[in-house]
Amino acid sequence: MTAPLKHRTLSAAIVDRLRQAILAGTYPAGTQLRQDAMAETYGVSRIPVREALFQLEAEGFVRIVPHKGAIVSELSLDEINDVFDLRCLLEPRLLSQSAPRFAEADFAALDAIQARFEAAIAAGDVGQWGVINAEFHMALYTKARQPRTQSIVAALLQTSDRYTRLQLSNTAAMGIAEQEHAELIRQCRAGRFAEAAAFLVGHIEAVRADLLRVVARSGAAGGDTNSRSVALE
Amino acid sequence: MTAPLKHRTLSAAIVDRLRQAILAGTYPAGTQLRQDAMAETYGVSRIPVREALFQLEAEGFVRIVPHKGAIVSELSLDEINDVFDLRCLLEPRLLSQSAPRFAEADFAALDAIQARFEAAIAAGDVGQWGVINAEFHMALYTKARQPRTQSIVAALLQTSDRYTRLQLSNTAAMGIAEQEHAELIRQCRAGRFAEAAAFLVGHIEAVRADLLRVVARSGAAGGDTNSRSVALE
DNA sequence: CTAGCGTAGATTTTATACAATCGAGGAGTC
DNA sequence: GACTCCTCGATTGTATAAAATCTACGCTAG
Repeated sequence: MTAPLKHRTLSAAIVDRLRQAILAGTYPAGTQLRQDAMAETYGVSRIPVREALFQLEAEGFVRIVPHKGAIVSELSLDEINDVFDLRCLLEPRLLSQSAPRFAEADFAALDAIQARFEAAIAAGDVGQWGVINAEFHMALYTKARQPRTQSIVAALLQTSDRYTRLQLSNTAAMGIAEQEHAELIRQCRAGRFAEAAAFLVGHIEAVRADLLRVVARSGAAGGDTNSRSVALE
Repeated sequence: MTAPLKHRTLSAAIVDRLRQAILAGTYPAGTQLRQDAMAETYGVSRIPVREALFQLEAEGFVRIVPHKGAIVSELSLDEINDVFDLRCLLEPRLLSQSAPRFAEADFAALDAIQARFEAAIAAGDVGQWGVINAEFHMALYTKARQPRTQSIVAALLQTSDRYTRLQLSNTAAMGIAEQEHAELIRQCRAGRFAEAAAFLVGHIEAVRADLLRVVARSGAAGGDTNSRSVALE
């Protein structure tokens, strides 16, 4: 199996750990991440920390202001909608090009991920859920010849994960997602690609609707004036 | 005038200089960028160079392999089509949301950019062309509330610039683009937003067609060592 | 009492130095 | 003769330390 825990460089390891920490809410939006503190926390020098922060900035997790530092990005309603709109636009396009090229090995890979997904749900492992979900979606698109779109969607999936974590441990939603993934595999196996693409949009929209429901209930979801941040404190 | 030449940090300056060098073809695709050499060339330490390379990797200009170094990305037909498909998909969407919100100040800004565009064309300043073109497109989308899409399109425009440079000093195409930009402004001023969006797609497709024509005639886009860069159907 | 200026502290940015890693080429062995 | 292993050189990755920059606080002057 691929060993995602093995990193070839310290910076990459810090990227993962910091990202997980942000996803888990250890560093809430607005938190300033001081290089010294991070270096101390993870027992490394400040150089890997710096590089990790830059990487996370490229991924959209933090905002870096020169000479001022890195601040964990705010979550905004505008961005939620933007991200999910983009996913609805791009993912079906990837699937349509990728799915017809699937061989049996690709389906086997999907099944394997699906199995791990079920296991993670059963174990209630919220941290793994988003990771495996992203893995599944990307596996659907491996055969597409759209390298740029693929990397964009990979980033979008990570951002989605961050938002989705707001509704922590929504096991019901996780179960639904798992069933929908299974349905996607079935439709692709049956060669019903257009149907699968449409179903995929529904799947993404369902997640978005779920998320918006939680955000709306949890309080003022970003004023309409500037619609900045989701109040979370 | 805006002062884009002033950078708040060395790393940012190196990013710009390296990017320009790659765009200009000083470092062709496949070139390995050694940190030592870059540091020496620009008279700085290796730290800013490293950070610049990471930034450029996020922008898609180089590919970094741990412990091996940074290699200037290859240009592939797949990516050309992917990038332009994405632009055709995303840019009209931005325009539709942004244009109806334009105030007079926004149109004035567009006119100012347009003027600089004309000047650059008259001066035959190929290096500035892509920069101002990107500035114009992004100015069209300032009023859109789609932060993620905006940053994605900004990156796509830079990549487009890199491809477009292949047909160096195609002044005819530049003139056409300038006229089409003017038409876009007119349509937005007149409030014909749907028409403008459609026209925008035509504008992007025209650039792509022009580019593909040049690529097809000049043989291959990059090194055709492996099938990836010449994959066509 | 308020506004402006200057200084001190903290934090980031950059430089220098050291350690780890990869690839190539040669010696030794089967 | 071909293969394996190992050592060396080159390059990248990391740590430590110095330089530059920003923020905040206090002081002085009006």
